[in-house]
Amino acid sequence: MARDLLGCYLVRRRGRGDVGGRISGGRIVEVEAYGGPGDPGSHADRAPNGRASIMFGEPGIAYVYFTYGMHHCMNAVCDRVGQGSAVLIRALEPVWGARAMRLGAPTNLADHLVASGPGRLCRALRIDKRLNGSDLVNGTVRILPPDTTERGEIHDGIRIGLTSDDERPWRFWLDSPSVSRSPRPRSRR
DNA sequence: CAGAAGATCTGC
DNA sequence: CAGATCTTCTGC
Repeated sequence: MARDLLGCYLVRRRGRGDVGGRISGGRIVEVEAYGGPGDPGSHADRAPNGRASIMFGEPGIAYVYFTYGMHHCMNAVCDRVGQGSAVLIRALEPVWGARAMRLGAPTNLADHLVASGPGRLCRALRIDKRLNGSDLVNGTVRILPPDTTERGEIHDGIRIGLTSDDERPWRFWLDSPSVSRSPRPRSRR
């Protein structure tokens, strides 16, 4: 499912809504898969309570959480009810609304990096906890299918930023300048 | 109920 | 490399 999301589009409808409304967003070029119980890196590793309960619910729903006191991250719930699995959307290649997505970003940040990384992506699309539980098929923020089956090569590697040592290669990305940076050297602790 | 850690990003 | 900054979870 994570692989299938590469090449799809993530867009936000803005302005007054319906016809003629503007959108911002872009092409999904980097994702990470998170499993249910048994995946130590996942919020859903524990019982289906608390914030991660969304992950155990209906697929196609957004799981948005706040972290490090600074950033939001957005996932798409991707498995059947009860499984507790989601895909973190980590980076977009900007396609629509470049100016809108720049608002609030550092002025010296290159255009192709405004949605590069899960925190930047949420800032660019103004995604916060109000969108937690929202519908990614018909909601304000939604995922659209790719316009071609040709996505190019899909790369994979270990997930970024986890504090648990976990080697499963569940980070996936396409060749794009908007893919977020390589993993930091694991800090010695 | 207090304390710590966290699926991050930025600027020094 | 440390600081920002707050929600969630854990342990007592």
